[in-house]
Amino acid sequence: MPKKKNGHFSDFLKRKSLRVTGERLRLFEGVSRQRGHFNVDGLVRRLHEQGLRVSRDMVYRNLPVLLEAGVIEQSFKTNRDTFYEAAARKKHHDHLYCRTCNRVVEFSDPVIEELQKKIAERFDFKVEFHCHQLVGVCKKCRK
Amino acid sequence: MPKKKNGHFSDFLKRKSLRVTGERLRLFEGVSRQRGHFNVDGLVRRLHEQGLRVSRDMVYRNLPVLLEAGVIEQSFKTNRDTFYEAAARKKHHDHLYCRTCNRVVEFSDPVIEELQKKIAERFDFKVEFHCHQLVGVCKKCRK
DNA sequence: TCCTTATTCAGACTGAGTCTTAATAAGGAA
DNA sequence: TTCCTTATTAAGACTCAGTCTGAATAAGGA
Ligand SMILES: [Mn+2]
Ligand SMILES: [Mn+2]
Ligand SMILES: [Zn+2]
Ligand SMILES: [Zn+2]
Repeated sequence: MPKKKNGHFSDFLKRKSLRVTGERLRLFEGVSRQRGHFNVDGLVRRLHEQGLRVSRDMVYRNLPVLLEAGVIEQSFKTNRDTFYEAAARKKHHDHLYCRTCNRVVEFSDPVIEELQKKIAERFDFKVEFHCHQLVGVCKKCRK
Repeated sequence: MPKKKNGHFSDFLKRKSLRVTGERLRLFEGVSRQRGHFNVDGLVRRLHEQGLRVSRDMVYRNLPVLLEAGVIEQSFKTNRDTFYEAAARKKHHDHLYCRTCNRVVEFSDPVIEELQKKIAERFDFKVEFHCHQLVGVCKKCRK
């Protein structure tokens, strides 16, 4: 029998003395499938459409778990929402956010990432995640 | 008669064809006085304590104006609130945020700022502000 | 001084995120 | 396997940051 895709997540839960529930495994699989950026309500809607029964509250309660397990990453925040994305699909990156059309452009810069690490070390700060977003108006919207 | 402190702000409003109202000038002066980080409700409360009558809604409506005029900067976001600070008092910087004790540490890195500019240029993106925060647990809270 | 219209105020509204409570089920002990 | 403890779940109420509406006010040009 091949190792299940949720094996790592299951192990993570056990290591943290969290219960390995069917709900959590289903959520893990549902979330891992998602492409692109999503907020919680959007995620719940998509999962329902895909025939997966999860409650809004259950997702909120398990966000810290998914984040710490590295299943999802926080992407960016608008005035209203926090957006996430599945982490397995692509490597870490940050965001340019157009406040006019709400479109998002991704960038990644290893030098910035390295400098961030140094800063955290200098202040003896254990960074769990960072949010680096440049907000403004994109090329198209300035025309 | 000496030039008023609000001269620059007043000019800014005229340049933008926005009306120079007593409310706006009072808000400008009230905000400029503030030290440290504040969210909107906290700001309104502080201003009321200082005898300045401003409505919550009026502050929200004028946030974009104060931001664009460079009177305030967005500092960081928590799950609930957006925090700002008066920009005149100190030069631009970014933040480390401890999610345990809610304390904030400031850092600034000219190399990162420069790299950000390059990234924005590469995508032909007009950046109005950026939010760069490292979230985690501070030294004290890990003891 | 008058008129147009941006701005203000009060208060209602929206919805992301949290909390409460009772029902359920994971997982350890026997 | 069976039982027991307790973490987890679902439903839905709740909080409050941020937005919107409509009537009253005042900036500023004619
Ligand atoms: Mn992304
Ligand atoms: Mn600061
Ligand atoms: Zn755009
Ligand atoms: Zn701390």
